[in-house]
Amino acid sequence: MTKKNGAAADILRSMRDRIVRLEEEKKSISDDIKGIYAEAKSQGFDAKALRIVVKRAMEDASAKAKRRETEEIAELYLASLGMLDGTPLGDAARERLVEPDRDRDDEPDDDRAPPLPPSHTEPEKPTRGVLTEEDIAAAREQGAVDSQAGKRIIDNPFVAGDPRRAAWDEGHCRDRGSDGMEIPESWRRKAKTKPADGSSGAAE
Amino acid sequence: MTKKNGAAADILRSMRDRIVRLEEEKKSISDDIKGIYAEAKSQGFDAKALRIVVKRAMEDASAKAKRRETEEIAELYLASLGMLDGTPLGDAARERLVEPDRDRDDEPDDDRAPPLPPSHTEPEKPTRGVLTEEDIAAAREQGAVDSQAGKRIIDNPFVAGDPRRAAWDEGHCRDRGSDGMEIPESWRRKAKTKPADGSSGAAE
Amino acid sequence: MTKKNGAAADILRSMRDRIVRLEEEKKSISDDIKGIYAEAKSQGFDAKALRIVVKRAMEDASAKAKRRETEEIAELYLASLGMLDGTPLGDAARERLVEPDRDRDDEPDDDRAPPLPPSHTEPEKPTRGVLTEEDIAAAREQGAVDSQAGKRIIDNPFVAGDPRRAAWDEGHCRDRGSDGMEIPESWRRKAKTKPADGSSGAAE
Amino acid sequence: MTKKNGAAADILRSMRDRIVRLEEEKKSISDDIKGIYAEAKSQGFDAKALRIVVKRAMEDASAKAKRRETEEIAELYLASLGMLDGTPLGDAARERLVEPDRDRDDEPDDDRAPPLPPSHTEPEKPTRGVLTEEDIAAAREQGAVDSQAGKRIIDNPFVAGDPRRAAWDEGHCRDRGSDGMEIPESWRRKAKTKPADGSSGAAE
DNA sequence: AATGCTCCAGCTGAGC
DNA sequence: GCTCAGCTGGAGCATT
Repeated sequence: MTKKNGAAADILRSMRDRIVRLEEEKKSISDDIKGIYAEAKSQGFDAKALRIVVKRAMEDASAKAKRRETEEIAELYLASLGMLDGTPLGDAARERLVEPDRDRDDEPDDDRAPPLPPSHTEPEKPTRGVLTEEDIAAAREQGAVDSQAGKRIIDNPFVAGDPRRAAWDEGHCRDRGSDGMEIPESWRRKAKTKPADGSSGAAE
Repeated sequence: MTKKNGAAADILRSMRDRIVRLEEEKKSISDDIKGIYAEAKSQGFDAKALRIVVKRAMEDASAKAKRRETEEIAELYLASLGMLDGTPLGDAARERLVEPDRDRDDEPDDDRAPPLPPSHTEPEKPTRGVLTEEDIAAAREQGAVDSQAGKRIIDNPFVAGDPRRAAWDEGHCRDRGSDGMEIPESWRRKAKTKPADGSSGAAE
Repeated sequence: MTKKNGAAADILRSMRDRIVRLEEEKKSISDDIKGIYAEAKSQGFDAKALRIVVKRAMEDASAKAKRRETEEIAELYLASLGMLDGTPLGDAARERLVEPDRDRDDEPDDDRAPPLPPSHTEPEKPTRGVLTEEDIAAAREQGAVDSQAGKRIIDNPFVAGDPRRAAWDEGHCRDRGSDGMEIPESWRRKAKTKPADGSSGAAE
Repeated sequence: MTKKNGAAADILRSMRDRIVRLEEEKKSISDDIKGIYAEAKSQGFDAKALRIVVKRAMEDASAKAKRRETEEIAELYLASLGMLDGTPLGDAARERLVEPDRDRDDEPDDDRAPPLPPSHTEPEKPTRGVLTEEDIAAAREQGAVDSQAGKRIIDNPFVAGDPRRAAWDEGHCRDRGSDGMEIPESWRRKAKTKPADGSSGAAE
């Protein structure tokens, strides 16, 4: 007798039960995942770092591109505000700053200081451990000076691992950041959704 | 010398500092709020319940109406699935179920049992403590029978506090729930954004 | 040649892949669930209400008890602050307020007005539609007066559906709320985690 | 008359009102912050990147150290799994990998290939644009070979901006990653909360 | 072990 | 129609 009742209630009951069932399966899987993280942790892996790895592994191409772009812009902002604190710009961020300059190369650059010869841009030897705060500050100023001299961000003379590398980056970015002009193109997010022309494949 | 640099960087710095400042103020306020909850707890109040009170106090009229509507529909669903477990329908949910019935009154109800005289609908005395499971089940069946007899949900004969009240509600809702028909109007959300006709003002 | 490398990297890879696999399964299930909600919505059910139903269905006994307790206390708080706005107390909340009174009954209640005979507590007829704001306010005052006269919250003379019912509740709770005393027991969360003695079965 | 009621209710009301007031202030501040982000966006800044900047600016020293450590370890994991996809290791991650090697230098390294002379480690010229996938793969193999030859991660011969730089890192990290040994120290989180002495790492 | 806080992702509602 | 910001809910982490 209790079963003669409404079709709507039966549908509702069916939906409820299906969802509950699926939620339970989901919870079971979540527990499995949690167990793997626990196992990793017990073996000495860093669970939080592993989470980052997993997240990266699950990113599709567009999500990856979007994340990278945000990170690059953030690096530029941090550099221009002197907040890199020791972490030099990543390569991708350097690329961002260089690419617009390429466009500039296509135009007559009469009104700009000609790029200095990269001769003395050879990497300086990493004089590890003996660097003072003054050295760091000097590198920062050097970055600003080099920027005004037309040096590009990729001309950073300090090799990876040298603390002066980040400082030079900071000085360079601080000098850029639009000298009275508009916000630099490199500070902006690229065109919304278009990968532009076919040559973008190389950039990826 | 460091200050001649870009306008963009200066704007950025200003924004960063303004936001940081505001975030700090916000954090300070959050801490104050947290402190009040802690104080309440230490005095014996239930912090979680207090949170509900605060949330209600901050609801505007439309948010309140929306929440109430959702709760009512959820109650109807729960009742029709026999999941009320002891909590009878709220008044608003009863109202929902009664209003469509009014429309029904406008139509000829020849094919339905005439509404039984409400004589024996007088509240039964709450025989507290001596109710057995059989009594509860009987009340549930009674609700279904009364529903078929044309009784309305507001004709629940059991007074508040009587465990049979919820059971009768369940029986009634279980019998309804569209006997082969469509989903009842009372199970649906009212017109999305329109308050419908002017009479809705009274409901508010 | 690429496979001779570290055991640690292999373990890491394995963990990453297992997690990614499980996350994908989880996402698949989440999508299924989402689909059911969408289906429900398209059939006219209220998805948000259905979510509540599902949540209730997945609650275990202790979670349910905890939720109910919080809701009850919140109702009491709302009532005592005059925020019930039309929603009368639920039965469970009434129970909360009555039980402590039972303890009181064990004690001599000389210093309190004796419970008035429930004779005139018979449910008043629900005079629907003709109630004015004055009637509501009168019911509120009546609740306060009845409270002082020793009436219990379950003696609310207004039947479900009567707007005065909530008002009477408010008046009653407003009068209670510890007249200079400590916070009432009914306002507190019951014993933390222990279901205490066997009598808890009744509460369930 | 309404004011004679319970002290508890008054306290509750006071708390409710204080919290509501503070919540409103908080909301006001949140709106201000939101406005700044909107302003930034309208001026061409990337709001999401700005959020990162703000977050960094609000980090205290310990939070910063913790974040950096997690990022470094994640980079090592990514490198060892070949997931760097174009982003070379950051300097800090290189440092992590070098420091343990220093310990190794303290030990007799008879069973290891003697460090090749760094002569041919001079930065290769960034032959931009003409690199093929084969070149990248070759750099990756080179990294593995160099690793076995005793080269350190900081001996990466490719300059910043060279796509082969990341590949070499990957090859190097892939070769490391514990050749049958335990998880390398550099893969682990340093001592939890105590900077303490070096022995604490073993306890974890 | 249980609790509370904080963070993040996923969902919902607007808006172009 | 799709995107995007806001928000709520859940999950992880630290703490007691």
